[in-house]
Amino acid sequence: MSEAPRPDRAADAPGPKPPMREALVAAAFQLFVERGYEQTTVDDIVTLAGVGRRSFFRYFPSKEDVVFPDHEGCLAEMTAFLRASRPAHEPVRRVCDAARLVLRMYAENPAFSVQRYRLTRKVPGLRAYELSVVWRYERALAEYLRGRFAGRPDGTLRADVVAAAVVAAHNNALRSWLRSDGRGDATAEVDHALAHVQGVFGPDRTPDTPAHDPAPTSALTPADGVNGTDGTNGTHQTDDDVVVVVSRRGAPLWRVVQEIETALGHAPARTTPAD
Amino acid sequence: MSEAPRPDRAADAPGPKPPMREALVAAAFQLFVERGYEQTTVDDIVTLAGVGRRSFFRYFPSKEDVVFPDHEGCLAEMTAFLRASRPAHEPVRRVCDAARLVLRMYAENPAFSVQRYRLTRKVPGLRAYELSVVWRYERALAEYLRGRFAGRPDGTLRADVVAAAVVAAHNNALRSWLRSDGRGDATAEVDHALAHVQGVFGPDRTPDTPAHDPAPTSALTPADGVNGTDGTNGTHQTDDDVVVVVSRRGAPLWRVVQEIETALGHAPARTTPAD
DNA sequence: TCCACGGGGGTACTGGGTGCCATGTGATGC
DNA sequence: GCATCACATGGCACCCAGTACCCCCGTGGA
Repeated sequence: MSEAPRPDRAADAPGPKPPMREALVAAAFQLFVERGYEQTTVDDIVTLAGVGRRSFFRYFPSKEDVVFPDHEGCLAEMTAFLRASRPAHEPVRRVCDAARLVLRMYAENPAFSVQRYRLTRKVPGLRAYELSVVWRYERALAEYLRGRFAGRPDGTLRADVVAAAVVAAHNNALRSWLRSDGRGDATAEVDHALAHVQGVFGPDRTPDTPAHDPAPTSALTPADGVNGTDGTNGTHQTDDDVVVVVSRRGAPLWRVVQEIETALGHAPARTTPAD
Repeated sequence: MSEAPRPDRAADAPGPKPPMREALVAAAFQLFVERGYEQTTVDDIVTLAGVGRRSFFRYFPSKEDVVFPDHEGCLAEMTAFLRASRPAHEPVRRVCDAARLVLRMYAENPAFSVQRYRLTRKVPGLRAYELSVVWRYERALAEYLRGRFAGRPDGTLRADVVAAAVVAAHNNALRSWLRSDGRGDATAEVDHALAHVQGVFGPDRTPDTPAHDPAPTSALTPADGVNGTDGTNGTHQTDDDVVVVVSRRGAPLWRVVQEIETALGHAPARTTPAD
């Protein structure tokens, strides 16, 4: 009951997917859209699928899990992706790329994703379950960032905040795409949203790394490069940015410069060349 | 089951708290710490409290709710606080102050909060429930910010991201305090974390203030207006701010004005005079 | 005295989730 | 060819959270 996502999945990500699992998902969704989630019992599902009730709970630890049959695998994919990171990767960019893995999963099956979105919006229990799933993604990102920010003064704080911001931006774009019933360019929307976050938090934007790192699958670097242009940061632009920095009159100049650099997504010119 | 927080609370925030409610909470926590949450049935609780089983569900819509007996009231407090906002309030600062309401609730009863924290860390079901509670706080903040950022190009995106960042920072500090068993200065920790977020997203204010910045007491309302001033936004300043504007060469003027207004915490002067 | 009303209690039911065991089946070993 | 084992499945029986329905009882007003 309500145990949220169990970590004890075995038949999720890898291995040959048994047809039983698919049959259960198909039967479940058919009934869910027909008569609603709460109005459908597990017995209904297994009856329609023609299997025993006990088998359902062998493939899904709870009724809610049948609605998110692919998240466990995606989470594993994300953790693997993050674990495979190298120090050369710019951290904020890296977690943005990790978030794109989730988008890819959704975009692989738009019709299914839209159906599920409608369900999770209506059913509070499913919404809560989805929150716990999202939370695990966020924790994965935060853990990675904590490692990368270790040693910094507010390392864990910044890690948590950046992870939350990335997830929020991703979900904002994702939900916008889902609300459009899968029409529209999900990748573009998410890229835009993540670029926003990178613009806020991405301090460096390592000029030496090539525009495309090898791993990250989807598009990611459309208008995201930004380039320092002529050295003066005043003429920076991504697209249509307008950056405003407000500082106290007595503030030290280096703070103003730092603010501008941060706002522009440049590497701090002075402070820590470390990261 | 697992329906997450129900909105249908009646005996939560206002009114004279019946002793029954307290008795149930006390009995529940006693058993929870003794033998664990999942090992305690509702029948155990009502037996210890000496009341009928049916009464439990009259006071708490679910077993999980007894662990968070005060959140519903706090959420109502937060929404009221946000609804009482005036346009003069700088939005980011306002949501930070709203978040401090949650901290205050925790800090009012450190021993209880620490006990609950230990529970929620161990029991996945409670963790999931807490996530849904936090989500409602975050939605409240985001909704407010969406209103304030309405009309901006990426208004909802920025609203969602800021809300998520504020919540993440608040929780980072709160959990740190809870892990210390309630020793330490919760207010200072949260102030520091929120100042970090304000430094990133807020118009003014430096990210990591070393000691304590003047404003952010948990009291909020007193010195909270900050700079409503006179309505003219051009020459606005709180005593001695200096404004730096970085803009793309071809940027439309309305965007620049909008950015400045937002940065200074003003309502958009052009679009809706309503706000 | 009667009735209305509201807080509390009891009982039975639904439905998610688990433990345990039986059964069928294919692969392996003697 | 038979025993064995592993494994997948089905079939109960059970626990417990949550709900619907009805009862009891005290109070207070007509």
